[in-house]
Amino acid sequence: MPENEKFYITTPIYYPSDKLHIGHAYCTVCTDAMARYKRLQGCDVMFLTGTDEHGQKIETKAREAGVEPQEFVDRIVDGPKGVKDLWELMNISNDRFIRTTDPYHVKAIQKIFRAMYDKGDIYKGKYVGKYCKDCEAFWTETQLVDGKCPDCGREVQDAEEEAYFFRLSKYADRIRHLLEDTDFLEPRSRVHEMVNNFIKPGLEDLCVSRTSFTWGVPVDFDPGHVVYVWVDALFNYMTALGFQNDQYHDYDKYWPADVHFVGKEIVRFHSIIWPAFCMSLDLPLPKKVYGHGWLLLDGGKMSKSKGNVVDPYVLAEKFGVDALRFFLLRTFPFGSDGNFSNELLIQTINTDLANDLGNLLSRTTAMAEKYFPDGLPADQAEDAGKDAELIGMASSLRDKYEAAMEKYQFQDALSEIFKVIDRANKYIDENAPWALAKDMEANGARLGRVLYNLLETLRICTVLLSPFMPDTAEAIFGQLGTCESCGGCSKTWESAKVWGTLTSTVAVHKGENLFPRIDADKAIAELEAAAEAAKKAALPALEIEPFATENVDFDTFCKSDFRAVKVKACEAVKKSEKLLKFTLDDGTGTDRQILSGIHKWYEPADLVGKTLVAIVNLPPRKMMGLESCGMLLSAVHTEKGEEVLHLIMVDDAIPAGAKLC
RNA sequence: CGCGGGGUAGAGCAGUUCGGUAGCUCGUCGGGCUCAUAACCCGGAGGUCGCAGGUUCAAAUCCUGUCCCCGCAACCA
Repeated sequence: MPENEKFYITTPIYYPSDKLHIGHAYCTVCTDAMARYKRLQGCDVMFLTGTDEHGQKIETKAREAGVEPQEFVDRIVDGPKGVKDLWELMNISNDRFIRTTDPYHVKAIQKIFRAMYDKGDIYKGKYVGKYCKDCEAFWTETQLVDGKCPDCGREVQDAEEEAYFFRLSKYADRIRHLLEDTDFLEPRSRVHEMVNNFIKPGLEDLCVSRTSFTWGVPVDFDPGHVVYVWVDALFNYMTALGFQNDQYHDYDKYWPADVHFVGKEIVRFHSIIWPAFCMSLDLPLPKKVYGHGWLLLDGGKMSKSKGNVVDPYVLAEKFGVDALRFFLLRTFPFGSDGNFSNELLIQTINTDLANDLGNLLSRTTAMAEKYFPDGLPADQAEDAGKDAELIGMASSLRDKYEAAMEKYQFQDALSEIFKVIDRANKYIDENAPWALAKDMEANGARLGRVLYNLLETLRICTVLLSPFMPDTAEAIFGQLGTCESCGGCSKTWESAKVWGTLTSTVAVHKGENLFPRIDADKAIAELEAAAEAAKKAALPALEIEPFATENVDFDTFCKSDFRAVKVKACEAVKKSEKLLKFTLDDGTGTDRQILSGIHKWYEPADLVGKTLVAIVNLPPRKMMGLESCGMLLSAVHTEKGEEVLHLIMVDDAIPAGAKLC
């Protein structure tokens, strides 16, 4: 029995550069379910979540928003519909919430950084990379896009800056052993990924400070340097307990963490860098890191740029928090990726919650109340032949559930519960209580027993469901009449294994339907409309390219030869989505061919006869094997996030070949 | 040969660790019941488990090759 054992569990600290989405909610809900399960078992649980608030991206975003970085993160974390609001809405039972901008954390990080420096594991060196003048940003080779700045697309130059490095290489052997020979990192598939990608090629020392931005924890013995994300963020798991600070005093009690739940993209930091840091300070390592999968949308990643981010607020408000929590935990195997869809969400709610659980509760309580308004009779008649299977399944449920939960297989744990719920629905059919009720004198005792068995089955299932759907579980207990006199004795972990805990003469209170069926077509249409509206609202109505900051000299400008041209023929280029092939009269008497990638906006037939503007002295260029001699001019802007293009069309009175100047 | 994941009934998924009747949800067809949220219960149809080889008495599962999809490759859970 794990009673009175401590259990320390964490989510990652999320990066509040944008609103959180369903993926963050997924991770946090899983952690919450695990924490509640451990509390149910009687463990002394510490459940930590928080936000990682430093770094260049937030500094930049704040500048764009025209506010100080602290104000920017305050808004996203503390503000309306922010991170804390979201967790409250999702009924997250975290014991503590850490922000890396909390003063106690900042001071602790400075001490930790210095301790590692004093030990010789952090040393000063040179960080070589690429620098973008315009963005004032350092990039590594690998971050570049086509050799250019990933933010602005401009050229970058070689540069180096002074930086502190952590001797990660020193711990390579110990880390490899930890990963390969223990079950520190799960699921196992992630181990291969880490070892093959990072350990085998050789661990390089890690850059742990920056001078290129200022929004971070200052290195107190070297002004100008700020601690880079690794040390700042990872140590949150310790500082939140009071490590190197006086804000809290629980480090000895809760460290080491029993498990860190993390997304697969940050497995590397938690399974290689984090244990190395702990080793450096001779501190106990966390017991386990679990890298869960991602929620995919249409088979692909959710991302802001794709505009396919799912908002947990919308779903929770529409379907209920517990239904959403249930869906996330029931549907996706923790550890691998899963495909999110509104259809699947609604189907899961309807099948499991409305048809199976909700309806079982509804028919059971309806009959109990109707046939025995004052409570079940004390005299009940068992029928071992008919009751054994249901009672057996319900009695052995807790052990199966526990086995799955201990492996973080929430999906399997819930699946076991629903096998019992299914069996109970079948049990009603087999015993036909409504038929028994026709002759109460002869069958009243048997009817009482049948209903008791159903209520007791529901009670056990509800105890085990409570970590997943805390509010709903209470509502069900209320309807079942559980613990009206005992003060909670049949809601406990212990009672989930003991058949017959519910008072035999219990009186039920049929209530509202907990999970009404959802009209799928209607709900999906509404969701899509809402998503579309939200997307539109978030986009700027109209955007134009930033103006050039550099002047062009007059001579250079004059070299460009712009002419009015008339479209003699126009056709789409075969096998090309974008290209149109123009045959133009440029006044020379010889046809000019120009290719232009504007099919998205124009049909060829609509352009014949129009008078356009082209620059004619660009060097010819081949596109899709055809030669293009010049370029047609267009006006471009962005409207509601979509690029819009208009060809420059001029008065047809202008003759072909007329020069523009 | 960069690394990893995936390809199983019309759709979405489990099963692959430790080979031995291919399972679940939705949909579909038929039947039952009427306590209940048009729900519940029973039964049927529908799968060469990506493709090709190999090991084996036996392969979705192990081995080899091959095709296709997706993700990652210094920080988006």
